[in-house]
Amino acid sequence: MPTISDVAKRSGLSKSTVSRVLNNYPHVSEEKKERVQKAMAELEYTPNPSARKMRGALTTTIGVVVTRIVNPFFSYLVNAIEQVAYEQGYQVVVFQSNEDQEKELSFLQLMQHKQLDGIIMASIENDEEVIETYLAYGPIVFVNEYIQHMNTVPSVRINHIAAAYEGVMHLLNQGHRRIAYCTGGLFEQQGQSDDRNIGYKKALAEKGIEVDPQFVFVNKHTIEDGESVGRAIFQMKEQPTAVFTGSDEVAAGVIAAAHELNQRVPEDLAVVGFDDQPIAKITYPKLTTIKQPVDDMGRLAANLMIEALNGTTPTENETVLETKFVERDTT
Amino acid sequence: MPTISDVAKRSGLSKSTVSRVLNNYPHVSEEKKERVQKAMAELEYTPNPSARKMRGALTTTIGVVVTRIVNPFFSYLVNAIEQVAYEQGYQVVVFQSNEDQEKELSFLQLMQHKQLDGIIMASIENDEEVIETYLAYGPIVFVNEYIQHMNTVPSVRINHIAAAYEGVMHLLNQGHRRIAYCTGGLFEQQGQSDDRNIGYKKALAEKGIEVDPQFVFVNKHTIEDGESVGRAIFQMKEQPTAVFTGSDEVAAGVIAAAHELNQRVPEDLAVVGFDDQPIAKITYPKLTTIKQPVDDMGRLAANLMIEALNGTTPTENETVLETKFVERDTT
DNA sequence: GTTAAATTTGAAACCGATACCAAAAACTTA
DNA sequence: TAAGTTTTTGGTATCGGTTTCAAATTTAAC
Repeated sequence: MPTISDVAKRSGLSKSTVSRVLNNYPHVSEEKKERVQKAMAELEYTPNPSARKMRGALTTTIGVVVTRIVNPFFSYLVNAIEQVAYEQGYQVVVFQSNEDQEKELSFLQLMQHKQLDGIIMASIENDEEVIETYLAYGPIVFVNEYIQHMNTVPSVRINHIAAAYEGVMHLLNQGHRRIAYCTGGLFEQQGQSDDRNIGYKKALAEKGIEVDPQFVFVNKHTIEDGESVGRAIFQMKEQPTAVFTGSDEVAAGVIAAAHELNQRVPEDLAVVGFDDQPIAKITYPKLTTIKQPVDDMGRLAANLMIEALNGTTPTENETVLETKFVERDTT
Repeated sequence: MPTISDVAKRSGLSKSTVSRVLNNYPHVSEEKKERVQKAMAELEYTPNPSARKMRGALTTTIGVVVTRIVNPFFSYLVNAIEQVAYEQGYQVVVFQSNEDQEKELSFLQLMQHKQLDGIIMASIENDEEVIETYLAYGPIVFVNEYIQHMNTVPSVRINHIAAAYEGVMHLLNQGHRRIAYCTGGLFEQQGQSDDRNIGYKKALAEKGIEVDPQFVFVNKHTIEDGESVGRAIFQMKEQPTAVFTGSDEVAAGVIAAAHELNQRVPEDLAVVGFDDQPIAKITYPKLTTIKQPVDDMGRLAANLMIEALNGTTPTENETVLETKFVERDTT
């Protein structure tokens, strides 16, 4: 690999001059500039990023942390972030935390040594205090998840409480009284899923209905999870007549279980999904769900990050995007 | 950020000794070792990766190139690779090429300056000669895709010809004679999809059937693509009675289009998918498809890469894994 | 009790870039 | 034409590690 010294030698100039050409500094005569460029071309020279980072240069690399990339919500989110970043000359590297605190921490640490200029967190495993520590090394942006009352980190999210409330209220208004509930997280806990839990509870409460713990399924993420939830529901003596799920995947699994057990959707069980991913249009019947503006979320988060990297103070500290209830055929 | 010099100062020793402790070199007395470790802990010291790379150290980072991460086949593949790599102490960074040659090239270049130890390519946009150039900078492993007769790069793949042949032959044996065909690539071209094309043509040829260009759909990837293919098929005067698709996504889209147009699957149109992703179990009817051992592919590719990085000559240069025809309800 | 060998330690060079500073060259102005 | 600016260029220190080499110390061997 040729180095800057090789280019200097070949062009008969000094490293300093080559560096100036490389970084488009003023005060380089047109003649020498061309000589340098010629030498660089001939040697197929490319600057060594590690050496640059040593001098504190930006890496133009943004990290994105998600729990699992196989979750379509995250892969679409990453895709949107990547699009914007690429346009602005930034690289994106994706990290899967697998919900592991340690792993997440090791990603945050990459900022310390400028391997990453900034980090967009689409999932949060560590505490507020821990994350705050790393703000010293570069900007952090929350997307999808957030930490309540933490206003040192800009966030892009939806109103999970309202979204869940709307979904459950729709079912209630249709006359359902026994409504099961699936979440990717826990039922009694802080954070995102907590917000959806609140929406669920609030809707039920307004109709004077108590939460039946038997109807609550926690830590459900995948199609398989949804199938097992469906099977569990259909073998209860007193079955729920509807289920509000945490994702389209889980919902699709529930529907598949219904087919298997010869149960009708929505007659025997109404189903509401979450996300409005492409999959929502290929279940049969088509899935009623809550549309998250995943592309907008990704784009906004990326823009917030790039603004922060450019030293602009963020326009908005907390952006809450609208969800949309999409009624199809499962309710 | 504390540096190695800070640790040296605090422990009253030299940088060299600290470096030796850091890298587990022999010939460091137990006493000094402890002093260094104590100082490192107190300062919360972490070594600067850029500085290390400058001296040619490995980065323990593996790059994976895919076309689009939102394609579940790729996200599952990446997931499997990541698992193995993480166990072995390697980081994985994922790149989306979006089928852009330039972009792919810029990833390959990262190896030149040891930003990446090696690259696993799950998609290939550049020519053999170009890729060969980068072998000088680190190992490359092909997975899923490959380049024929290129034995300088180990590859993990399936037999696309046989897989497509088996799927199409299944339809032929059921009596279908007008069989449509979807591919993610082109119909007349080199590479992966070309292999599937060969299998399709071969099966038809054996039954003495000519390819009807009208029945061939190219560059189809998504559920939406599948829906449009379905709509196109159902409005033909002389419709195909079956369709062999390039992915479960496309197949699911075709099935969705059938529902929309009140056509029955498989009675009016039989459908065969490819991949056997989770989505194959939630279409209605459940999708007949060809199972790719995506986890095995990812794991094997990762292991090949790690072997190569450890200097071991690869056990196998070309690993061809078995696919499995999974008959469900759409045929 | 020497001498040889092995272990332990530190000083200094080095990796490849950037940044500061001073010297040289070119250009203004009086 | 001399003095003062401005532009252009190169030398050298620096970032934070690793590596080489030699010196100092300890251990082993005779």
